[in-house]
Amino acid sequence: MLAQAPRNAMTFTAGHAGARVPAAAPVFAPTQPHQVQFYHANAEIYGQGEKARALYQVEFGAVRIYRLLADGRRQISAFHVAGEVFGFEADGQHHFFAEAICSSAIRIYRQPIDADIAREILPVALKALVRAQEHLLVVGRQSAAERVAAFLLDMVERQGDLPNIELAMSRTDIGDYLGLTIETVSRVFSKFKEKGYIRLTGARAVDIVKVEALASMCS
Amino acid sequence: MLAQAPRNAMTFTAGHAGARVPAAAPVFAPTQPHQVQFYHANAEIYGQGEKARALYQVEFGAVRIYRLLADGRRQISAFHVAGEVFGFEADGQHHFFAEAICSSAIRIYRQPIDADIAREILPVALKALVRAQEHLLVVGRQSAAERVAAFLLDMVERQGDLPNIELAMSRTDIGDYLGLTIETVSRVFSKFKEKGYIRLTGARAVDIVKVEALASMCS
DNA sequence: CGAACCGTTGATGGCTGTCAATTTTGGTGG
DNA sequence: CCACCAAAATTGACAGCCATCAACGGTTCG
Repeated sequence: MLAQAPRNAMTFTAGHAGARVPAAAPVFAPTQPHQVQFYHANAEIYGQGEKARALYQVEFGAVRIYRLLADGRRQISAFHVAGEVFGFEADGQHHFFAEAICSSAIRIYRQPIDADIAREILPVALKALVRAQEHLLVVGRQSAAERVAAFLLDMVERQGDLPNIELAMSRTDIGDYLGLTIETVSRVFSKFKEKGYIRLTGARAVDIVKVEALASMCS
Repeated sequence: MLAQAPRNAMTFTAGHAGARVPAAAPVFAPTQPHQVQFYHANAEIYGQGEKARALYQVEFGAVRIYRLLADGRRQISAFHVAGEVFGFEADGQHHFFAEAICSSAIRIYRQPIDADIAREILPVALKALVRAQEHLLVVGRQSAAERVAAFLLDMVERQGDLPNIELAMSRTDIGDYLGLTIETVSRVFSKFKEKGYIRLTGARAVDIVKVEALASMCS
C-alpha cells in the first residue's frame, strides 16, 4: 500500500535553498551548517526504530507521521505543513514513520539538544502534545461526520483561514488520520457537498461554504 | 456524571510529606519550597482554561487527564500513577482537566521554566507525546478486544510486570480512555475471563493468566 | 434494610467496515 | 488538443461490531 521510495538524494545547503523557497522562520539558531533536503511524494524521511538525531522543519510540502500495526493497519498521528517542526522523539529513537505526502523540502537541524535548545523547542513539543491529545478526543469520541468536519476546519485554519483549501493528502491518508475508511470519508464528503456545506472543485480542492455548519458539529 | 468535588484543602510542605509517603524521585531539583497536596477521589486538580503555573508529580494514587465535548462525551487522554509527571501545557494555559481517580497525593512544582528546567522536563514531555500518539493507534485502529488487551498490558507494565493488577479506575474511566462504552469494556473483560486470559478476583482486581495471549492481540 | 452506585448481561438497532463495481481525475503521449 | 490509462475517488449492497436501552445482581454506606 505504501510506496517504499528510496531516500531522496538532492541536497542543498540552507543558504542556497533559503533564497529560493518561501522561508519559514527557523525555530532555533543553527550553530552548524544545516541542510534543506528534498523529498518526492511518498519518500520516507525517517523510519520507526531509527536513531533520532535531528529535528525537521517543513519548508514547503506536507508530511505525515504514522505508525503501523503488524497487519498493515495504519494510524497517522499528525500532518505537518510549511513552517512546522517535527521529529522529536524519546529514547533517542524514532517511534514513528515520517513520509513526504507530496514533493516537499525539509530543513534538517542536527544539533545536540542542550539546555538552550531544549528551552526553545519545549513549547513546540508541548503544542504537539496538546494537538495529539485533542486529536484523541476526535478519534475516540466523535462520529465520522464530526471527525471529517474537524479535519476540514483544521485544514482551513492551517491555510490561513481561507475558505478554499487544497488538500495535499489522499482520502486514504485522511481516513488513516481520522480512524475511518476511505469509503466513509468519501461518503461524508458527498454528504457535506449535498447539504451545501462544501463544494468540490477537484478531488482535493475543497471550498468551505458554511464554516459555521461544520463548526457546530465539533461542539 | 463527573463529581465536581471542591479542591482539597490538606496541604503539607514537601519536607514533612516526603517522610511519610513512598517518595517518588523529584524530576528536577526544587529551588523553592514546594508542596504535596492531597486530593480525594474525583477531586479536580486543575481545569480546562485555567492558567497553568505548575508541574505535578503523583506521589501515590492515580490521576486522569481528560477533555469533554459540549454534550458530555469524554475522552481520557492519559492516566498517571505514582512517579509520573503531568500538567505541562502550551500557551501557559491548561487545555485539559486533571482529576484524582482515588485518594492521591500530588507534589506540586511551581518554578518558572528556565533553560535548565526545560532540559530536564523535555524528555518527560516527549515521552508523553509518544504515549499519546501510540494511544491514538489503539483508539483509531484497534477493535474493542485489542484495546482492552493493550490497556491491561499497559497496566501490568506500569505496576512492575506483576500479573496481579489492581485497577484504580472504574469501567467508565476505562471506556472513556479507550473510546468505548462501559458495556463493551465489561463484555470484553467477561470474554477474556471466559477464555482463561484473565481472572477477576474483584471488579477491579485482575489477574493476568495468559500475557502472551493478550500480547498477541496487540500485534 | 434500603438506596445508590458499579458492574454485568441481554436484546436490538445503527453506524461504519467490507466487498464490489463504476466513475472521475490527473497525467502522459500521440 | 485529444485520447488513453492507471490511480484515486465515488457509490451501492450488505454484514458485523459496537452503542444504546433495559433489566438485574452485587457491594457499600447511611
